[in-house]
Amino acid sequence: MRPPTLVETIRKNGHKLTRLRLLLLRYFSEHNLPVSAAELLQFAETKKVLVNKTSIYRELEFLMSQRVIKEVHFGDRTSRFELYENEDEDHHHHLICTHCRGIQGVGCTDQLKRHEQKVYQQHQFAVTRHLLEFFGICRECQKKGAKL
Amino acid sequence: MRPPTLVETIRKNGHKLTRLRLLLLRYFSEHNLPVSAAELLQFAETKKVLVNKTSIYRELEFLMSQRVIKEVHFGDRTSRFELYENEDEDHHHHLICTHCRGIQGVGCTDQLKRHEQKVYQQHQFAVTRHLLEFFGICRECQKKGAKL
DNA sequence: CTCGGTGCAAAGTGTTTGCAACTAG
DNA sequence: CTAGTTGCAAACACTTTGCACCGAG
Repeated sequence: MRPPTLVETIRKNGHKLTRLRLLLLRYFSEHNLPVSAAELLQFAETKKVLVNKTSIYRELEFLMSQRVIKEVHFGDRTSRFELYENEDEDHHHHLICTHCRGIQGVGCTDQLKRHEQKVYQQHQFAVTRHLLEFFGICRECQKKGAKL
Repeated sequence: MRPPTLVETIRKNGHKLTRLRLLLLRYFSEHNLPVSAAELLQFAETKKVLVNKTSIYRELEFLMSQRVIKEVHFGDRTSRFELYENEDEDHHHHLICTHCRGIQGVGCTDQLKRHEQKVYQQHQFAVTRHLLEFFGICRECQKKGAKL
């Protein structure tokens, strides 16, 4: 009972496998970290695949509709996208280095889930989703002497 | 030893008190919740104060430089601003109702601070700042039968 | 052949900049 | 008077839309 591959997921729903779609699927299966549309456009260039930015945006929207990827925001008014994982099983956040702009994932803590329950008890506010990202200096940049 | 008023803070640094500045100071002292530039523009209109959006943006930037307000992000590529409070003493997050768009503040938990320490221990990533916002349905909307 | 996918140009949204005119102190 | 403020138009960055053409199945 292995889970269906990305390609199977697309095929199953009667969609075509075009060069752009294959390129993005390839990108996302190789890099499991948030990318922006601009970065994908660059990636396409390096792979000598001609694409219009409009198509990138449309493809990202499509992959989101198929639950292949999801959108994440780091508060800089640029949308980023990464592989979608079952919300409950692999919900995670990011460590964003403000020095080298590198990004790494970190799991969601039980503490945060407990906090959401407290929010409900105290405010009767039913949390459906949260946005949590950490900014700071990564290990490598600290070694290189980056200041806080 | 009461803290200086907003007006005193501005005056002290040799800046002028213009109608726009007074309008925004008034807005922020009356509403301690995040506002967008567009909402402030609307507010100015209702108060019959003529202003250009450019001035709003510039004034917001000015108030940030004076540490009167700070910027917050809710992941919708719009910047919002709210009164600045000493980071350590009154750091808080928001409960954003996805139904009525209402916003309320909630304090930052010790749990989150502990989590940041754990991040450092596990990844040697030095967190300087975090972004945490909760989305869901507020008490009122739940009473009115809004579905999750 | 057909419908889903694509390119291009243009529009849209939120924000920033350059510059001349204005005004609080 | 004069540095700090403002308005206006235009530029910007990122994203979306309309429409005609294209190509995977």
